[in-house]
Amino acid sequence: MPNKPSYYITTPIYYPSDNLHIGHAYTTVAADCIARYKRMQGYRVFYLTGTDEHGQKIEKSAGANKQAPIDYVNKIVDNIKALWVTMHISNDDFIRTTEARHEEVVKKVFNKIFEKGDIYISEYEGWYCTPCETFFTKRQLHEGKCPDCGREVELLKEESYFFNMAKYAPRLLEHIDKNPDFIQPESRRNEILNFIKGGLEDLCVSRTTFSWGIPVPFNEKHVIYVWFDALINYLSAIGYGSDEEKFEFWPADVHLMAKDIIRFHAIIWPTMLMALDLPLPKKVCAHGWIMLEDGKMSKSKGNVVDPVILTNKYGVDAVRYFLLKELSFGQDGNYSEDMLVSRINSDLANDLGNLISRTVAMIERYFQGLVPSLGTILDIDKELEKVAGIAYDEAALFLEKLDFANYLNAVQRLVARANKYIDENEPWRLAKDEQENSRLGTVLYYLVASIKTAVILLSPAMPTLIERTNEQLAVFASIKDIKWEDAFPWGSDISGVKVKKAQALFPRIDNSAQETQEKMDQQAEKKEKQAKKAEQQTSEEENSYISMEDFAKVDLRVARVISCEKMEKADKLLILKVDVGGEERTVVSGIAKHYEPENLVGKKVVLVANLKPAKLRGTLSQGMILAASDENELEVLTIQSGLDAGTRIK
RNA sequence: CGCGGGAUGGAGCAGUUGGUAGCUCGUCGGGCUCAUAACCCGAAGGUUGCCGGUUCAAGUCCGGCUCCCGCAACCA
Repeated sequence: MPNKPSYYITTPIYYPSDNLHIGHAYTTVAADCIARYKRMQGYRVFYLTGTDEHGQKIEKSAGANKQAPIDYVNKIVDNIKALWVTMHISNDDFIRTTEARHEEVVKKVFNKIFEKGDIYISEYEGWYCTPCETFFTKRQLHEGKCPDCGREVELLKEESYFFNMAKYAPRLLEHIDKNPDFIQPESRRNEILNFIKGGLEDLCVSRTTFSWGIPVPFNEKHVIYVWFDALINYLSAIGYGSDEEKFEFWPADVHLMAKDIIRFHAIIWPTMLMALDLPLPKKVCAHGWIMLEDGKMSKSKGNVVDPVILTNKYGVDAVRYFLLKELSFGQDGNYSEDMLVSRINSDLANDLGNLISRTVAMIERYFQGLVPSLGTILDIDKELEKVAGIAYDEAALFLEKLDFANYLNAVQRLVARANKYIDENEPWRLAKDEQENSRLGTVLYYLVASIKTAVILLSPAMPTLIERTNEQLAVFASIKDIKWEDAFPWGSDISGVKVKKAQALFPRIDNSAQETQEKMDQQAEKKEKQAKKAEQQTSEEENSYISMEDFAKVDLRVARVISCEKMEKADKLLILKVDVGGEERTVVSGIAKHYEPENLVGKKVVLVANLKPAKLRGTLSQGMILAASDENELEVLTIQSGLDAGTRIK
């Protein structure tokens, strides 16, 4: 076996505090497309993804669910793995930072850098909020108070380990300077350069305020900082320090990610590698975000797009195609279901799907379902072949640059040219003339050849396309191990291949049908959610009840709004003064988006009177006003009758 | 002056080292009938957010301004 060149590509390891959304799917699909392409090119590919499972956030979420962190995380990781299966992600490994193989390497790395002297123990100085058990930097504070609870903070010193990152800054700068492709796209590169030039500080790489993490090997009081832990996955997955043969994949060819975590990958990670005396990854590439019509996707907005639902509805190939085609890779891009539908209809249904459909239909009708043989080749045929060759070259060129939109565009031009070729040759006219039979055969042969090329070139983006095409147009003797160079030049004889018309490859999505479909899906979704909720409730039944005593702890009162004004420099907050039966209270409420201040004055609202006071952007809020809300609407509970302010509610 | 991104025909976007604007969708007109009401041809439509500068020449470089958006902070 000849020594095949290796190719190592990674996605970030995702944080399993919740199920993943379409943005994660985007990164993973993009990396998958490259991985598949490189395999077709004959590379020995290692495609890695996984999960980053430590940290305070996970510990807290798990605690809130009354679960051990590992149990909490296991469930979500299962969902993530299932998602990658439905999206046909071809990862070669899936690493979890809670696995022993990873923990060992992290400890080894920590030790090694420590022994080298680049990790040292010192004192971390910061403002500590005791109730919140959290350190803050001076910048994070709000008017000198805790940004979380508004209480006083104290300047505390805590023993911590630091990584001597600043030491490597000059070397890193030089490396970025000499390797223009190291950080991509260029706008990110400039951002990173500026950031480093602004000065790097040593990085605090251990924590003592929580325990869900990998302990510092020689000091169990400390837990290793999550990012330090997480980044090492790129080494631990390929057997750093244990499997020399596998470790030959290092250095990674590409670390792919969304733009928000570029700093970790372009600054912290390279300096860690320098400390380990390992070569740096060849490329660190950040793509943009997927924006929705109403802004960035977020859980609190309730507008998260679930890739599972989309894939079930439109098919893996279509969804993957859309993601790669519609978004300009380095830039943020928009998403809406309408955009997805129109992309599928125009590119996949009208052009590609229909091209295959009309070709197959003609072969069935004119040649009894067998691809005819070649006759005399005319200039117009050669031109089509030339276009196929261009598509072949350009597709590879753009894929190398991670320019997915232009890659797919290049193939689309071949598909369009083939459709035009049909019109130019008018096979239906040729079919009426015995004499033209050979010519007709040539035209159809060329169409099949073009389709074969297009389908191969598209297969990294659309992993089930070859198989599905082959059901109608059996041009692939085996659908396994198709090579990139099988696409072009046109060599292998395809005449005599059987053809069988079947269901449309990419059915057109008709709007009215789609709407009804959507409604049905939404209903199904709702039912599913309800079922899930019910299930959860039964499983957590014992924990989910509170006693009457517990409820009585909540002191609910009728409160009359005396005055109300918007808080300055805060778009969501209103400051209300309320009368609670003789006592006046100030309450800050996040309802500014839904209520004009003057409309609330005089209203009687429901106040949680014994809630722990908290400072919000500097103003002390003594209580909470009850309101019902979903993503769109919010209504404050009011008392209509003549009941007095201060009346107890129970 | 917290950090960053953007402003290009109706919509969504491209525009490499500066040389009188491209793509997809949509619209309008025509053609064809093999096909998934698809396909093919043609047309209309932009003073490239505003102002100034550099230059023989700027969407592309420089300075200023306006407006959007994301992050951060605030939903007790």
